[in-house]
Amino acid sequence: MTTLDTKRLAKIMKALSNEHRLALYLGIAGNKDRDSDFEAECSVRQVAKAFTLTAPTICHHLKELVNADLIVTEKRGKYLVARVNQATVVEVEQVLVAVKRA
Amino acid sequence: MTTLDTKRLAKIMKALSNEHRLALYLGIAGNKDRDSDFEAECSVRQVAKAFTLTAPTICHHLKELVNADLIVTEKRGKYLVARVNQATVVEVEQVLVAVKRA
DNA sequence: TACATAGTTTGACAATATTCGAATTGTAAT
DNA sequence: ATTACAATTCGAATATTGTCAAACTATGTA
Repeated sequence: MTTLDTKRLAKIMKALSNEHRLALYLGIAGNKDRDSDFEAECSVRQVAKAFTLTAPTICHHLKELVNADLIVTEKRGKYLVARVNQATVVEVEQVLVAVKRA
Repeated sequence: MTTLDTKRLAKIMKALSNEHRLALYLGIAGNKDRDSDFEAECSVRQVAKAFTLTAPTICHHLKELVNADLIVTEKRGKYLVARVNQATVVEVEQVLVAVKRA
């Protein structure tokens, strides 16, 4: 339970600070009562279309989410599968609990 | 319990995406087992010194935290008092819980 | 093998963010 | 009223980010 240091937490927050990237993340998390609702397993190109962005842009955003340990990706055949890294979610939650207690 | 929409959540994340601003926020939250430890009630100039930044910069960062509803500030005499807006913390926490459930 | 399609890298450009110094405003005390 | 000090606004310099088009690599299939 190494306490998330400020630098790493900032990195996580930065990864979620862009509206498109946040929607992407929430979509991967399968949060259905939200605007973006695509499956976790889908093509980068389809996602790009849904966001009115290009494939390279989505690719770049995905990499930033991976880089912040927010998601993990895996190549399944031609396509890409992404899923949320639960461990990071828990870590962030712990910080919020600490803030609440203060 | 209006569900935090993506745009607003992104704004909150952006406010916390800068390392200095995040440390500032955590400092205001009084999170003591962290690197930054100044009192919630203190002068902008003192904080600036602690961060090796200038007063205008801190002022700007504080405004962004206020703008994202993360803190509220109040002028007490010459000085400024800041404290965390607990309501926002709870809102963000709810999102994380939703992500965890997914 | 060659083709089609999915994803990625590269290079460029516009838009934003961070930061500062200088000038300004607010507040309290002399 | 003048001084002293705190905060804020303004304008500019620099750094970072978001985005795309073009070129490239990977994978499955005819």
